[in-house]
Amino acid sequence: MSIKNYKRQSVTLTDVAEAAGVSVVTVSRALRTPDLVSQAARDRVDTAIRALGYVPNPAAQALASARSRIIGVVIPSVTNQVFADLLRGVMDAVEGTPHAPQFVNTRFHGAREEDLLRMLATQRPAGMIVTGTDQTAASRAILGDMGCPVVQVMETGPDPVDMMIGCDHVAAGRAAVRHLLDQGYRRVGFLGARMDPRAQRRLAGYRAVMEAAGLDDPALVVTTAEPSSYSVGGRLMGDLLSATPDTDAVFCNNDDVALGALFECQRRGLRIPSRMGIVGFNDLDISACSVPTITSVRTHRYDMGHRAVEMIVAALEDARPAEAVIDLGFTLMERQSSRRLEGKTT
Amino acid sequence: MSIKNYKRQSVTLTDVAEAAGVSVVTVSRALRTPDLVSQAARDRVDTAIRALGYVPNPAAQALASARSRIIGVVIPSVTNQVFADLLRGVMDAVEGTPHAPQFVNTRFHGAREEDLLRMLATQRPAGMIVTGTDQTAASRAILGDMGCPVVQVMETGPDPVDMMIGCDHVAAGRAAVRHLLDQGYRRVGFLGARMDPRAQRRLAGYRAVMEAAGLDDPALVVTTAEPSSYSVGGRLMGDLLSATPDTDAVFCNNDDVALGALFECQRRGLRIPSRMGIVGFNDLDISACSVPTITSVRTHRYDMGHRAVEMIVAALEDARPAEAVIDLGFTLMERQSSRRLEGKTT
DNA sequence: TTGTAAGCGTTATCAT
DNA sequence: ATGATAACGCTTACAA
Repeated sequence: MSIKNYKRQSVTLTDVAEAAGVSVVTVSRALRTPDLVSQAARDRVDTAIRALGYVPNPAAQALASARSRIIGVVIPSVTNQVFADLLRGVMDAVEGTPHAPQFVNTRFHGAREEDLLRMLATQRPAGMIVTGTDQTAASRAILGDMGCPVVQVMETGPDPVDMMIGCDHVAAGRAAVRHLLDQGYRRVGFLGARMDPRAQRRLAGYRAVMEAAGLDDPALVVTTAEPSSYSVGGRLMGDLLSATPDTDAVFCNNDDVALGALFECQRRGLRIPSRMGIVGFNDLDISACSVPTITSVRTHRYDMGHRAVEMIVAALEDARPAEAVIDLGFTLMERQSSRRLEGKTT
Repeated sequence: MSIKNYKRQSVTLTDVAEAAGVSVVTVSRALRTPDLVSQAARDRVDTAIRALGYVPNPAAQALASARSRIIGVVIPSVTNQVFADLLRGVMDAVEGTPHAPQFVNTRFHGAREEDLLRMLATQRPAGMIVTGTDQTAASRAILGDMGCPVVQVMETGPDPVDMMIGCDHVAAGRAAVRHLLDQGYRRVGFLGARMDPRAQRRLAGYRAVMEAAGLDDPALVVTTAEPSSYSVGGRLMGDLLSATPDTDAVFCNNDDVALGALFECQRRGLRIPSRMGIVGFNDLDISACSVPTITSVRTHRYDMGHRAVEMIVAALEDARPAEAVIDLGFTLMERQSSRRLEGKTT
């Protein structure tokens, strides 16, 4: 089998037109704007298409129309479960549409994001989904020039490029920390890995509440730029306990870090939640199953991906959502790891 | 901004040709077969390309050459960490190549796989990566007709469509169970969710070893068709303990199930590994961090994705790997959850 | 409602 | 080594 010379398309519009006894334009129209074609013609075209097994050639469509059916999806990481959920939402949502997602990975690197956007721009995508709200000016410009619907996902904020769907990470951080204070914890630490813009905002929420309560103390905050993982979570917990032994609870950047911190506490024989309260973020499956279960902030990543696609499809049909910015909110899932007032322990 | 009429390409081959004072063909050749172009012409073309900021139009390339730069990647699930690792390998590997992966999700459904393959075929992909070795005859036929390199990933087996990279799941199952027997466990159960073809083969490995040891007992095997998850793992463990209370160890389908089983044992106060030994499969990060750490079988999913792309790229350059089938092997990672002989417990 | 004709930007064929 | 020319399969004016 030679790879260079592949047989060309077997059945083309022309073949269908011939079989249906109409011109190619009519076939094309029957496919994309059936309203402009008579019922009779439409039927004959449909019959011919089915009989011949015609399938459109996407490259030809893209070339002629200067529009592909690709939806570009720009995420900072593929390692992370959080982005996996987003991708799943996107993949499920494109089903039944003519669109296909194309995923690219910035690795949290702004310049790389610009390059990837430029690359995607050459494909004239039908729509774009990008993570977060902190694009560089250049990236925003490229997105604006793409001439397609753009949805920023994962968080909400002012000044959308086009549309936006996510949640308020500052508010989520505040809610998590307030919960810990409500449970009677006072020396509440913050454990953070990666510290991307959304993590920074959750930290800001933490700080706001701690300051308002007069409980803030820089020695309670331990972060690292490393990617988050269970092992990093354990190490951060250890570091915090060394630096600030009287810490009585932690709000963790995400559930990976929280679970790692939990394991570290178990290794050290610190009882949870009596000696140490733990709250995570994202509400991964595991947080509801671990022993003890972990309090976390549930976000709606799958829905963000799913609805972002829907927003793009709607916009392409001139039916943009009423609101350009959609806040999907979050839910604090109170579980054993922070429920001190009821006195449960491991 | 109108979405329907988007500006056409600003800089085309023709523009470059004009600027360089050569014909379009020469520019095209300078780009794809530089050896056939004089040094002088090449330099002028390069200069012009840089000056104008020319970027090729993928749709035009695909239409004219009947070949896109897409690599189709067919996986059965996106929920699973295992496939996330594969995707990561693929995404990293295409970097620096002109290729872009297009991921589709069969949801473990053979007919759906056929449809997706037909859809991908219309794009004339540069290469195909498909999961597993159990394609339907129709799927195999479509793949064979695509006229591009095809790599089956995740497992090895006879009769590749074209190329293959993975590991031997029967052997992996045998190794896991032998380890448990070596550690003195005798009533070794099998916990399995989803039970896709690869899980079936691991179960076959389990059975082979148990039968050879004269220890097989159908009451030790508990499986479900549900997708695997921590909670399902917990339930399966509970079911097995109800049915066969003297079970003293379990080989789990994968690490999700293993961790769920571990949590269930903790809830029931069963000491690990003394009362219950646990071995998982896949060696997810968490298995090295949990308390206790979980023995697992490490596979090389990232590498499979990465190398599958490399195999395709090589094949496209007429440099196929010497072996069509590559076995990446596996490694038993012995950890606390099954190390009974040294007497460690949680 | 339907058709004609002219691209879209590139690669392939065949000369030179 | 280079170029003229014809595809590639489809869409989009514009005309009828």
